Amino acid sequence: MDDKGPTPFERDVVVVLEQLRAGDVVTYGEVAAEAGHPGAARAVGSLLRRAGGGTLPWWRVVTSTGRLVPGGEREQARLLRSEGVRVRGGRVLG
DNA sequence: TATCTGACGATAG
DNA sequence: CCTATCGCCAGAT
Repeated sequence: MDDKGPTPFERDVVVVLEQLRAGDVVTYGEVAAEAGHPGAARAVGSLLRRAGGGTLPWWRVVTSTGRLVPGGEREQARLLRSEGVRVRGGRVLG
């Protein structure tokens, strides 16, 4: 019973994601930097994979090239479009 | 403590 | 536009 719950890293990332509003789209690298962990883009992805599908707006996070989540492109595209974001070919049009 | 893994990112071909 | 590689970070075993 020594579980400390969310790790410091997770807390920092969650804070950033909670600030995102409908229609907003950010990259993994941006989230990492904003959370105070520059260069940890990959760690952000791992985190969203583990605890993103719960209460976090994982669909508003894409790769640096606008690529959607591998394997969840359909779902992510559907959610983004519902927020007014234009998606094309598994990519976010910006 | 060591090693492996992966919703990434930048660069080269 | 594509795939292949290397580098980086945090988590898991």
